[in-house]
Amino acid sequence: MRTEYVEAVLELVALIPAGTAVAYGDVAELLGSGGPRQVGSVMSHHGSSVPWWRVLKSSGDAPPGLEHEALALYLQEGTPLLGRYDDFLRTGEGRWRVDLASGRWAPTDADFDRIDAIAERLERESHKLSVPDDEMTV
DNA sequence: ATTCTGACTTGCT
DNA sequence: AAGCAAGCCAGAA
Repeated sequence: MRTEYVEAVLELVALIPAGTAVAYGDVAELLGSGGPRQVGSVMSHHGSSVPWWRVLKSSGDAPPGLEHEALALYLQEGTPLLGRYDDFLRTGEGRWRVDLASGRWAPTDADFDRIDAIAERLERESHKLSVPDDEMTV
């Protein structure tokens, strides 16, 4: 279903510039909500409408099953890669991954403004949920 | 309420 | 560098 969380994730992913990428966990952190698995879940079900290849495992590995397609896009966008992706292209063998150390998206101040806006909206919406009792003891 | 299941992470061989 | 075990977070059954 299309919850506020899903919307927030998709909006955020849409901000990631070509040639860069972030890990699922990064998205969750920027969003200030959920964890890597939540983001992964959202991408798996609703990712097709956004640049999904710019979100991947913290290791730099492309999402399972989409390696080939992702690689084509990385080469096309000039995303920094590691390993023998040339072998992968020819034989389908060979390990490679995105070099997140150098290719990780570094949001600009303007980006952070947008990110914060998204995070805040999400915060307000999910605010409707009840807070656990043990969290309220001062 | 409990158990299962992931486009996840991290730490330890 | 690669595989594995645990930890983690939420939604679904």
